[in-house]
Amino acid sequence: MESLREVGYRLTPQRMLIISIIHGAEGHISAEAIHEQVVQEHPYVDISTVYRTLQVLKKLRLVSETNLGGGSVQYEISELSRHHHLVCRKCGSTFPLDDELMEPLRARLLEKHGFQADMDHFAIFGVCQECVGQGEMGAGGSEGSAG
Amino acid sequence: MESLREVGYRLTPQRMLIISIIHGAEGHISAEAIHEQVVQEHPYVDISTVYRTLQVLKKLRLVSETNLGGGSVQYEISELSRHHHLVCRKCGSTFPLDDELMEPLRARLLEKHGFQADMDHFAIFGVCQECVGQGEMGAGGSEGSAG
DNA sequence: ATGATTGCAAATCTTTTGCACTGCT
DNA sequence: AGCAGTGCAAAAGATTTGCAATCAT
Repeated sequence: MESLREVGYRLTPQRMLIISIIHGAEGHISAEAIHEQVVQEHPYVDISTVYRTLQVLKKLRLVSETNLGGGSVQYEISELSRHHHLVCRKCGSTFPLDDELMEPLRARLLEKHGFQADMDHFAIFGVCQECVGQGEMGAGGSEGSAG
Repeated sequence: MESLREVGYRLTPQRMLIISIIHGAEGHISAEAIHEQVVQEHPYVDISTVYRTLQVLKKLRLVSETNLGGGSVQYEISELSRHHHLVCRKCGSTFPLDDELMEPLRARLLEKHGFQADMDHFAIFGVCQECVGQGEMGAGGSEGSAG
């Protein structure tokens, strides 16, 4: 929280509130959901302030941003345990995925391409165990994102 | 191309044109860019038709969809060689990544979680070789908005 | 004091949708 | 002929921006 000030940004009540809400959220939370909670304590805070704060936090890499395919982007405090998500394109459920599984890939990217992959918060689309073997259903699309 | 008809969809000139444009594009192309090209040959085709066609093609998994963090989503014919992208959040360049590197991860997801990962067309954000070690760049610079 | 930050309103941008008409099968 | 598919216009939804007022430093 103090990191903001250390880098020259001002620590406003709005920013403190927004940060604590993202922190308090279990896992990810959308900009709109953040705003809803902010307004409960501080009715005149605009959603643009939420977005602007998120931009700052992203730039400082204090929060990670992930597109889970649900229309809006999800945010999460970066310090929290690194993990990723399996997103089922049939039933829409998401499953947490430990970072450990990504480690070999991360290592090989660095080794073979000199590429420092962020992969703080990955979304992997596919079909989950339960839906495998069940007929046709909804839309598809594979997409990766990291924050 | 005929796959559409085989599954019961109609093969209209608009769809043929759209498919051939995606096919002809080197790598990925956005909905808007598709529409721009479509209009050159067929001025009255609406962008909604492009989006609707893309939805069909996605559902049939004939095209893959990827968010490279540039505001709009990118599309690509799925039949083409499976590959992924490294996206540098400093300089913005993207580098192709052979699917081979993803195979171990895909295998482990299936084995440990029963999850059939699509991973047709992944985007991995991070810092590329050239930008690593250049220290922090200036303040207001470009920001790799992952998504 | 002063410039970063905010609230408000309105704009932007991408994508979706309702509806009457058209044209593929 | 019948209905999937289209063009048009307008809506929807997420995110951004201009501007004057405000407030952290």
